[in-house]
Amino acid sequence: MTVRTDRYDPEIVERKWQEEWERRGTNLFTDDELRTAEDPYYNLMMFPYPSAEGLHIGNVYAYVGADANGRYWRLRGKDVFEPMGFDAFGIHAENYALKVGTNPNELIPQNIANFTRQLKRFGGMYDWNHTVDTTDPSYYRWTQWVFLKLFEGGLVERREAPVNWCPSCLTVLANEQVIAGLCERCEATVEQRRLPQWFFKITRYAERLLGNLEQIDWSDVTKKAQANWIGRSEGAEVAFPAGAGVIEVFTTRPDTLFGATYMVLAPEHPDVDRLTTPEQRAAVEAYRAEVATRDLVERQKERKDKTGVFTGSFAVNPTNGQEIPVWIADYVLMGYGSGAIMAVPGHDQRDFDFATAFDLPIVRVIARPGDDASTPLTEAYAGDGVMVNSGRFDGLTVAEGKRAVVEWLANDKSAARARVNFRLHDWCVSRQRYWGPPIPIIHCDTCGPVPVPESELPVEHPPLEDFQPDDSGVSPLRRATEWYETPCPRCGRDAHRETDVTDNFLCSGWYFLRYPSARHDDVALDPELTRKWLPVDSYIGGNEHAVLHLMYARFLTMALHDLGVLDFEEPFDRFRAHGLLISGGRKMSKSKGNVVLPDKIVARFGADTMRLYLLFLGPYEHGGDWQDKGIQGPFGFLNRLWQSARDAVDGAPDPDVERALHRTIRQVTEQVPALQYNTAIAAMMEYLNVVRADGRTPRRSELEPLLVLLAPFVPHVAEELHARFGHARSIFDGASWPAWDESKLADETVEIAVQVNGRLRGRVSIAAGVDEADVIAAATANENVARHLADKTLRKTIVVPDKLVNLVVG
RNA sequence: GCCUGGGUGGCGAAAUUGGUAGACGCGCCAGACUCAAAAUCUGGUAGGGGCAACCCUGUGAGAGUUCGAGUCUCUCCCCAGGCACCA
Repeated sequence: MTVRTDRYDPEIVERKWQEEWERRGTNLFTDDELRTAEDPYYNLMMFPYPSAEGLHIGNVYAYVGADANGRYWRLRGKDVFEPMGFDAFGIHAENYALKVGTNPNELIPQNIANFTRQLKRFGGMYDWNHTVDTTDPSYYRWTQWVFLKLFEGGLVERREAPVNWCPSCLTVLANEQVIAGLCERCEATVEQRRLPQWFFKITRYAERLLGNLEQIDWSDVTKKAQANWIGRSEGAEVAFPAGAGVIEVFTTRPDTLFGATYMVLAPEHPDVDRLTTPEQRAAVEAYRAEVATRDLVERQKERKDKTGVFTGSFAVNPTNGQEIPVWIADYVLMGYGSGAIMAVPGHDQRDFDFATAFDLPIVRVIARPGDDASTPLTEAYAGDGVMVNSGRFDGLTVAEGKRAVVEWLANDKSAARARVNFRLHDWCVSRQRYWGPPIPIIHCDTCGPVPVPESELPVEHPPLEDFQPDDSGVSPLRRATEWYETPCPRCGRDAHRETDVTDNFLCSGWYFLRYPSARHDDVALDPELTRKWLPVDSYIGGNEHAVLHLMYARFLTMALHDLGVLDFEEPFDRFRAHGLLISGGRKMSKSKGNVVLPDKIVARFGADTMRLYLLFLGPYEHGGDWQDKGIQGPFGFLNRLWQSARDAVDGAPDPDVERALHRTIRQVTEQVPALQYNTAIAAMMEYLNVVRADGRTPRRSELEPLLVLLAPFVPHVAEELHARFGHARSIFDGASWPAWDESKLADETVEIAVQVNGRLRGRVSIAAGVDEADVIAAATANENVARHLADKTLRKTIVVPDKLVNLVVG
């Protein structure tokens, strides 16, 4: 063995191997290789928006965790496809371009070049042969194609509807982009506007989007967030006769129908005009005007103080024929159910507050044990009980009553039917902005909205000097007159293009489908490649996209499945949300000065150390706290590893070391695919400590398997030391993942904990596997144990083989 | 309010799922090397008591089950995230 005297220099090692991998095409697939791969594994991570600032350490955290997974499976012999791309359309890029006064067309390519440099420098195993850039016409051509597929399938609709308008971004937003009444991007208070917009009918898929959650292997947090967002409620639709028509309401508590003492419509409800009496008109109009000036954020603040106005009209409670007044109030939302409710103040706290404020009758219709029909209510009672004051239904439980009342109303009065309601809204996909794929539709006075023929895709967005959005609700693309005016593809008459662009989440909603086909310009999705590689085997990303990207991606996949494009309906077999990376105990922010810059870390310690530290910080799915000093641990570890390999001598492993090795192999093999990186790394550190214990000289055979175990985390060092041990091929191609041998795991002697009455009193060393009597004999022979046994009677002994003895005395 | 996670040394965290609490790492303390510092190496490090062998206390709080509880059950407190006048 040659003795080398060099020190670990990450800069040199990493440059060398990055160049080498590129030269050899180590991570690249040819089209042919993609088609013939024997054991495909599609390892996906969320592609970044290429910001001007470069990769955020949070992105890096996501990527190195996902890359470790990909490299692990490659070492296990799979053909791992790990592509990367850029999500470069959208308001974020456009706003930044406006701020610095350039065109995103110029800005984005620079940012992408910088991101690519960083991604390569951090040692990701990306297949740069199969990349996507959502702003490239060769990509968004097919984004438009997806739009048209859904359009043809009847899943797209243009309609005038109350939509979320961000007065700062000057565009509409999807429901998912409004967080507590604020724009998720700029935190401006979102207004409600009535505008014609394009919608994807995601609500048609609500039941499937919810139901499939049970079958997919996803992080629990993510599934819960989606279920929450879809918001399924079982109940009934009930018609209350009112004036010449009826008011439809949705209720989850049909058992309380007898207690409905008034009704409330949302102020924007279309029936308000019809139901308002002349005497009440002035008051109703005043109230509606006042509500219109208040935004959603204010409406939420005033939750406790209920406001509202009587319309002057009455409706009939179909259960008991009573006339009940119809009010309007802003605590009823137009956007949920039918925008009208039956108010049951006895059993709904909001209705109770309203009834109290306006002196409306409160009737008990559910009694809990101990109450009777006349027990007064001091607050709404929403719990279980039996029905009272409900005629023939008295005595039924809540659950029985729900069914019975609906059945009765449905059969005898045609006034009700069981119904499931969802919180999920249709996805508003149109944006009145510049930096996105134009919606491929042409408006013709004769033919209506006509899809642009597939052969004419992409509809490229026209170059615009002035792409500043305005408050008109019309996209800046309207200013490109020559582009705007175009003949109708159907009848040839003068027509004009749709000027809205699509939501950025449409670009990112299908990119993973495109990667394998990225080199094919003639087709969106090559059928053979799609069948081979999709659905995605592993997807790792942040949970902030639980109800945005991940919901849309599932919807689009389901829709394309139903349209015959795909033969699967769930896009990601496994999804794992990584945790949040914080710094010094707090969220990273520029103002707090605790932002971690990956380029600086790499320059100082190298990519391997950064990767190792990021994954060692804490459980990957919980996140971790970056502490600047902590990185010294992994850095020191790699230095010791380097020295150990440099000084290693030939020879069989020492038996004690070999035992530790087999345990380490087992632990790493089990924990890496479960993303338990922090403990797997700890195990390898512990193992190296054993290898180097008491200054002993390591054997090469003790280190070679360790290099393979480490390769997913520190690919450059592993590759270099593997080569220095004389291997010509890359560790990722030539080395096989070590196997552990069960027979080599067990110690010959074990240390048994001896408890007396459950308290630890001593430890004894004993040969493994001896029988109980001998264990007890050894235990009682222990001096300290014997002292605790003196003068006592042994009543019971519990023996856990090779681990513990508990002597119960009295 | 509802739904998820969490709460363990000075800090980030482990704990084979009911069996020796604190692995691994940071920090800190002491020592070696050095004119010195850095780096590196060695040892120590939950708290309290004791010269020591040892003893007591200890996983957010309180109760329970058990030979034995960080782990299971019940009640409560706190932190983070999701949803939220959703009928």
